[in-house]
Amino acid sequence: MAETQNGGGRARGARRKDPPTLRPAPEAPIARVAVDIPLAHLDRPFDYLVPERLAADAMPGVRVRVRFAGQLTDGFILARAEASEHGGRLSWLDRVVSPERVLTPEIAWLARAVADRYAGTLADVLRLAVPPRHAATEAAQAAQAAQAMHSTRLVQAAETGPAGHAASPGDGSGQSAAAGPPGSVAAPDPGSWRRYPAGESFLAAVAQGRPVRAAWTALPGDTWPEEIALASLASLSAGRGTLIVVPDARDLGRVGAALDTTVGSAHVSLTAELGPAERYRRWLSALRGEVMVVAGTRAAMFAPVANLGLVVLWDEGDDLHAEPRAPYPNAREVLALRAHQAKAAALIGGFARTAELAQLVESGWARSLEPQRATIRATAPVVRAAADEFELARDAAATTARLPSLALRTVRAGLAAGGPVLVQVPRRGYLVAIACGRCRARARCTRCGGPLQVAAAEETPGCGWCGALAGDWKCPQCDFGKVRAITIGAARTAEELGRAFPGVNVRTSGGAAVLAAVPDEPALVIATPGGEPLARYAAALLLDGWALLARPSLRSDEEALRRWMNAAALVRADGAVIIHADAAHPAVQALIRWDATTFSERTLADRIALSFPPAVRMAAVTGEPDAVASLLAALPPPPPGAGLDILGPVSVSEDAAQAGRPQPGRREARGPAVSAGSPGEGGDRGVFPLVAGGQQGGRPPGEVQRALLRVPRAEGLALARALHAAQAARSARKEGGGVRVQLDPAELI
DNA sequence: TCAATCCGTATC
DNA sequence: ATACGGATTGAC
Repeated sequence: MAETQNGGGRARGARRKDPPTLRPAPEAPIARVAVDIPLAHLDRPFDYLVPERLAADAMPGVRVRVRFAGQLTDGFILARAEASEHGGRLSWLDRVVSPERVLTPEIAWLARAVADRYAGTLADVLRLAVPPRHAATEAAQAAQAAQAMHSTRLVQAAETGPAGHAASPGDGSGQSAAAGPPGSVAAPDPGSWRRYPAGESFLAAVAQGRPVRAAWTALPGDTWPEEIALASLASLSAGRGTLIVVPDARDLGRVGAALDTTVGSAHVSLTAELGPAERYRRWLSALRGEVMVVAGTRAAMFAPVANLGLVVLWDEGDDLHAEPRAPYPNAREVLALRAHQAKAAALIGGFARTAELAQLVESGWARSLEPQRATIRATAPVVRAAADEFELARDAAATTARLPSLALRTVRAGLAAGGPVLVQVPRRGYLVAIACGRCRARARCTRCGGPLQVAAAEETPGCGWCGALAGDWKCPQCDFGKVRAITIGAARTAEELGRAFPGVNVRTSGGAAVLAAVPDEPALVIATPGGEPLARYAAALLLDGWALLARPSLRSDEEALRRWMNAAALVRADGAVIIHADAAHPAVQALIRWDATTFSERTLADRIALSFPPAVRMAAVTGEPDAVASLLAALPPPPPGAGLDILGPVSVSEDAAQAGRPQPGRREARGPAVSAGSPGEGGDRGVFPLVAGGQQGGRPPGEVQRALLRVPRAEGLALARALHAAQAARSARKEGGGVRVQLDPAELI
């Protein structure tokens, strides 16, 4: 040890820049540092000497700068120690960036667990978990906290009762008042939780600080934000914090409003839209325990919450809960890990339910928290298929017409009842897909093979991928020059309905222009899934349901049901919902019966029969053929009986390869993409651009292959470990070529 | 025999 | 990435 410090260092010390006066800290002179290097073979802590002058600031959790392989690099101190295991010479800590201990032990543990679970590196997860520092905000907050110690603390505490009022509505942006001392909040009245048989006991358990875990199937309507807020208050009454994750900014607004009236200024909302300063300010107020309830979109799943007692995930099936950056963790998994570790309660659900959540129930990890049939009948609107047997007897065209007679009658009745009528259309745009008017071959771009579309009435068809116009299109099969519509988008639907109901206000919502809400008056509201404005709708039409069901995805059924339920839940209990899809389809039946729970159990049974997730654990390895092959070759041999199954590699479809193209600069995308209404933009989501080792743009995408690795659930961690080892071997050998390793890939087909 | 250069490997 | 050590090469 002595040899490695000033003694042996002196001769070479002259050559190094280390001033000879540098002395190690008298206590625990070793700092164990997680260095911000995303290479798999460097995914472990490195030891540094703490110079005396940094001894006080270099505490576990602080950001530091260290010299690593000759370069100054960012890192976090994980721990201080008396001695190092490292045989060689140690470098000195260069700088403590800020004494703020931003990486709490809980989050450090969580980040490690997430990295292990997803075959990723700690550095990658820490970049998702700890927001970039904003120095000015940190300083201002520190000054304010110091002042609060003297003057405002009592005042703020007094303002912070259950009935406390936030400084500004919808965001809890108030000057971060403290939560009252533990126990100062009374356990809440169960309120609308009484409508669930297990609701009161769940709330009581949370109020007692017991780690109950519920798979929640929420009743339709707009009470769910309140119910989440009540659960937060129950947790608060146990002196514990709550973390709430919702898919998008609109849902966050609703939860924020409910929290404003329920827990008052003891909460903050976190979204990417806030901007770095405000975001960091709120994040710090959670870190410092000034607020006990944190609500946010996906990135908030890593937020430090003091004395975490409850995690909540709303609309657990939304694909916005899947982080698109490596190692691609899903909020459901992360929150489940967190609840487990923190011995916190969990409330995971939505109107619909995924097979993954059904699996958590089946394994005994969570208990189902669902309403009784009678309550559902009293709360949910009546749902009918546009072409059910009664309607077929009446309207022969019910199956073929896009707006069959029942749909039009329902719209008319809804408008007459005085409320807005919601029309859900899966795709935005005008004519999203067109075909030859004679032979019905799909019309494609002659330049790139992309789908031809029509952007607005009377416009020339253009390519949906490359934008080339196709004014003189002729069918390559039969030389016919006219096209017909295959898939009609929201814009054209609005036009058609406007003609069918002259004089009625028609509004559209979706894509980049999402309406937050519409008033309670007659209007037609055309929306893409996920972009439905809040309202008390008198009726809803769910058009082109077949298109959702026909998506080439393992999850198409469950995703269709989720989108329908999310729209239908906005309809008044005495309203009507018409679903335009095959009435015999199980997902349509589940909507008509309003029974997502049974449907999720059935989906899980199907997946078990097929050996698909979540019955098994899968990993996808995607990239250039050579890179995929070399990664597979680098896999350590599985122990006998591990049950590893390698499918492929096979070439990824050209659609998938194409879909990755029009997305430049993905590395720059900071924070969670809360792009409003993004679930609406068509069936080909879930395909991602490949990491091309730091190259940007211009390079034509070569062939892309994918292999799937499948193991029994119990072997999931072993699979992740093996994939991590294979990546470590590759990165140590500096083998280039982008390979993406993704556990539980969202899209398997 | 020694310096210049190459290559592989560790990065504290 | 860069920096270092050991091996290799080539000139004296």
